[in-house]
Amino acid sequence: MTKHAKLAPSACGECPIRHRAVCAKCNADELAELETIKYYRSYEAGQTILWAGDHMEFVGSLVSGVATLTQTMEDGRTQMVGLLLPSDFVGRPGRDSAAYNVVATSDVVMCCFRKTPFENMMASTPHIAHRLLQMTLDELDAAREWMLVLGRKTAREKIASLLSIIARRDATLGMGVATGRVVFDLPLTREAMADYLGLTLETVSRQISALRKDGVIVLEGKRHVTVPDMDRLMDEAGDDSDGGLLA
Amino acid sequence: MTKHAKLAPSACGECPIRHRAVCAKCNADELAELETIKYYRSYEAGQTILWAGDHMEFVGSLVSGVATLTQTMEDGRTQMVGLLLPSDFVGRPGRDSAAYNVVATSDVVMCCFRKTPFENMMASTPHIAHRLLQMTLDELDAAREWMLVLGRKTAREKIASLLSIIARRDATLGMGVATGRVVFDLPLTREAMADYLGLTLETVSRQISALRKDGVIVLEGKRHVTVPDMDRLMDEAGDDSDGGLLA
DNA sequence: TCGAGGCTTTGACCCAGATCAATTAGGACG
DNA sequence: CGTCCTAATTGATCTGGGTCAAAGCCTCGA
Repeated sequence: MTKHAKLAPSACGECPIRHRAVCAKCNADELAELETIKYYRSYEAGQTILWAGDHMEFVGSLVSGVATLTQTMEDGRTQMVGLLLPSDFVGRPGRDSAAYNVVATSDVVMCCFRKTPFENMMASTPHIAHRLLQMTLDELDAAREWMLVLGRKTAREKIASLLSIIARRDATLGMGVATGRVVFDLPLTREAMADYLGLTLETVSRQISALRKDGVIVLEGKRHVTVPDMDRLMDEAGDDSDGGLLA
Repeated sequence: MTKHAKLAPSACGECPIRHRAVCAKCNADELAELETIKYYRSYEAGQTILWAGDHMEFVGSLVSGVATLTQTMEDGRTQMVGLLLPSDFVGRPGRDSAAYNVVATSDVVMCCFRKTPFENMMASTPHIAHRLLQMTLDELDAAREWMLVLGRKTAREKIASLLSIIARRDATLGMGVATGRVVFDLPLTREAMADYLGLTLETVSRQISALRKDGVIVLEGKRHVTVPDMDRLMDEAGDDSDGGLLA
C-alpha cells in the first residue's frame, strides 16, 4: 500500500527516522541511539501480530499496511477498538503485555524498537516521554470520540463517520486539509468495518449502497472510493468534530 | 458522599497528599512543592465544571462526589465518555483546553494544582510524568473496554456491565476484590446511565426491573442496590474482563 | 398536610438494524 | 477460458430497543 517514502512528509522530513512517535525534536544523539535498537518486522494479511495478554518485546510504529486492535467476547462477538495506519504507534510503554489482539489487515511492515532500551531512553529524555503522553492523549480523545459514534449514531452516520475519517487521514497524509474531492482505497473489508462500527456486514453493505445511490460517494470496484464533496460526507456523519479516531 | 478520610486507603496512606495522581513515590520535597500549588474547588450537583474547548487552568483529582465527561451532538444526542469518581484524575497535562464537558453529577470537591507549575514539575520529575502516562494508558484501556460494551452488548448486558463496574469500584475502595454480596448506591440517574450506555432511560428502567425480577439485584428505593452474588452479575454482563472503565 | 415538579416505572406500538437466505461479482489459478 | 473460492450485494422477515404516552412516587417547600 502506502510506501515508506510516501510517508515522510507527514512525519519528520529532516531526520533519518521518519516516525512521528520518536522524532519530536530530532536530537541527533538520541536518533543515533534509536538507530542502534531499531529493527523491522513484517506480517502477512490476516496474521495476528499480538494476542491480548501476550508479552511485548518491542514498541514501534507502522511503516506500511493496516492493522486493527480488536476485542472479542467468548461467544465470538468482536469489536474493533482501534485502527492502525502507517505512522501509528504500536505498544504500551511501561506495560509488559498487550491489551488487545493486534491483527494485520493487509501485509504490514513495522519499525520496532527493543522495549527495554526504548523505555530507558524514554525515562532519561523527557521530551520523548512527553511526546508519548501526548500521543496517548490523542488516542484517548479518539477512543472517546468513537464512543459517541458507537453509542449514538445511526448506521448511515456510522458509515459516513468511518469514511470521512479514512478520507481525511489519507488526504492529509498527502498534505493540507481534506476538502472538496477526495479519493482513496478502503483498507478494510465490509466485515472489518462492521466490527469497527458495531454493525453487521449486511448493514454496512446496504448503507454503502445507499450512500452511493444518493451520490455521497462513488465506488469503483469494491474498495476504490471517490468522495465528490467532503463537506457533504461530513454532514452525513453528523459530525462537528475535526478529526479523531485511529489508534 | 465519600469523605476524604475514607479515601486514604485507596490512595497513599503515608503522605499528606492522598491522591493517586501525584504521590506515586512520595518524595518529600516534591510533595512539599505540590502543597504550595494546591487549592480546592467545589461544585454543586448539576453544575458544569468545564465546557469542551474551555481553557483549563488546573489539573486535579476528585475528592468527593461524582462527575461525568460527556459529548453532545448538535441535535442534542449525548454520550457520556467517562465517569469520574473520587481519586480520579481531571485534566489533560500538556493540553490547554478541555476535550469534553465535565459535569458534576452530585456535589463535588476537587483538589486542584495550578497548571503551569504542575507541568513544570512534571517535566522535571520523570516519575510523575511516568505515572501520568500510566494513568492515561489505564483510561485508554477503560475507554476501549467500553467500546465493546457500546458496540456489541445487549441492553441487559450493558446494565449489568455498568452495575458490576460501579459495584467493583465501590467494593474495592473498601479493600480487596469484590465477590459474593456487594451493597452500594447508584451515583447516577437513569438518564445518566442511559447516556453512558447508549440507551434510552426507558430501556434502562425496564432492564433494571428485569434484573430485579430475576433476583440478580435487589433494590431499596431507586438508588440503593444489593448484589447478592457478584459472580452472577458479572455473568449477566457477559464479561471475562477484570475491571476497566472509569476515567 | 398538601401540592408541585422531578425522577422513575410501565404500557402500547413502531422501526432500524439483525438474521436468515440466496445471488452475484471478482480474482487467482489450472 | 472455465472454475473455485471468498467478498459483497440484495431480498424477506423478525425483533430489540426506541418512541410516545400515561401513571406512580419521592422530596421539598409552603
